Amino acid sequence: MPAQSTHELIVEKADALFYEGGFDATSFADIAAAVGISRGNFYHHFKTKDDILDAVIGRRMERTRAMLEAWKAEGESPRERILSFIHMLIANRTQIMDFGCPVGTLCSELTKLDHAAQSRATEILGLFRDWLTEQMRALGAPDQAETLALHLLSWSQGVAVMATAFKDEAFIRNEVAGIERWLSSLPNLTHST
Amino acid sequence: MPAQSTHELIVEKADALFYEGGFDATSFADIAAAVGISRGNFYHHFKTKDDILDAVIGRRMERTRAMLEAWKAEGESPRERILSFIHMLIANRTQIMDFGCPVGTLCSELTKLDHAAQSRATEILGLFRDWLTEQMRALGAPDQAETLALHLLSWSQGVAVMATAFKDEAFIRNEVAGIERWLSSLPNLTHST
DNA sequence: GAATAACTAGGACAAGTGTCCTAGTTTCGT
DNA sequence: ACGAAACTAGGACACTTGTCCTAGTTATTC
Repeated sequence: MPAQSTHELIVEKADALFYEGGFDATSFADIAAAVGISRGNFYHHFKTKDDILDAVIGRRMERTRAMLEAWKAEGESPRERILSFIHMLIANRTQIMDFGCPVGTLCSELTKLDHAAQSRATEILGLFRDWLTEQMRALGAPDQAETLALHLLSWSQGVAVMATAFKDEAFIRNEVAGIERWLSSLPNLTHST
Repeated sequence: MPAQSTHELIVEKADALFYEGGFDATSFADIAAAVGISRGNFYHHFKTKDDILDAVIGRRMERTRAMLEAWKAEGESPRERILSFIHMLIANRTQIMDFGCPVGTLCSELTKLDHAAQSRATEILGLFRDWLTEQMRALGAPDQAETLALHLLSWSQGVAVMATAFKDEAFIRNEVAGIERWLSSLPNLTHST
């Protein structure tokens, strides 16, 4: 692995800081301190703060795409692949209880700030939606696939918000168990109605 | 109705601005402009910005309590009362698509800011949780009442986040219909297992 | 009606913001 | 080895931030 470029390091540190403290509340000074460079030097790498946000969103999209691809390779069946998505809530439970879902909270913040990048941030959620739709379709529910995908995505967003508010790990585990039961019952639901 | 005091007017305007633009991004100048008073005059009414936040949270708690009480008086059965909660998503759909859930987004923001008032904001969610728990208990599910209440609250939070991100009114209506079906199926679930 | 309190506008204050410039230093292609 | 490009630190810039002071005005109380 080659030495990380300053450019990449800035995006990486900004990514973490935006997640932990929010985009608006994170200043150039914060990022510069985290990277270990001078504040003025920033201009050479990024003209504006929005450029950093763009880069961070791009990084998140790329990593999300890679993660979804990996789940495709690992999971034997669509059901197992969907379980990989669900288990993110368990694997990242500590961070979720501290800072919420990285994607959901960013979308919410950018919406309130009326920021132009809001649509790009939503595209990350769109990646999950489309991937889950694909898996649902493979599961044998072609007509309701997107509806089911949006429902599952919504479910996980709700769990993240509640977990952040109440700092309740048992709640996360309980809801994840509920999602798993729901997933198991899906074929039945497909046949009914 | 007596003329609204300046104090109350400040809290009211700050409440709306915090909801629409977020707490951190809303400045004293913004609130002063909305109220129509000078910026410096603020100090006489509120010593710090955190004091305004405290007042706003207090106002929201009071109004939430009143709303929940009203739903108790209006709804004949616990099921109808829970439906009042659910239909908030429909009634406030426009604002939710623009700014999300007032409570959920505030909790998320204050958590990221590591703000001392985060626990007080969570108390508002706690009001909903306790009220829903009470209704669930009355519905005939005493042992799982709080679990069901948290699940419903989580569900609505997820819908709010997704609706904000995708600006999709059809999704809201679809999920609300799903919640209604879930609510109808509840007694059966109580008897099983 | 005088004294006290409540309220107001305007501005000062230091600190922090995003942005941008200048002047050096290092690295790299040739 | 040399010129160009990449990179760096430090600081200036205009502006906004939350906070606080002063000096007036209005309202209330006895």
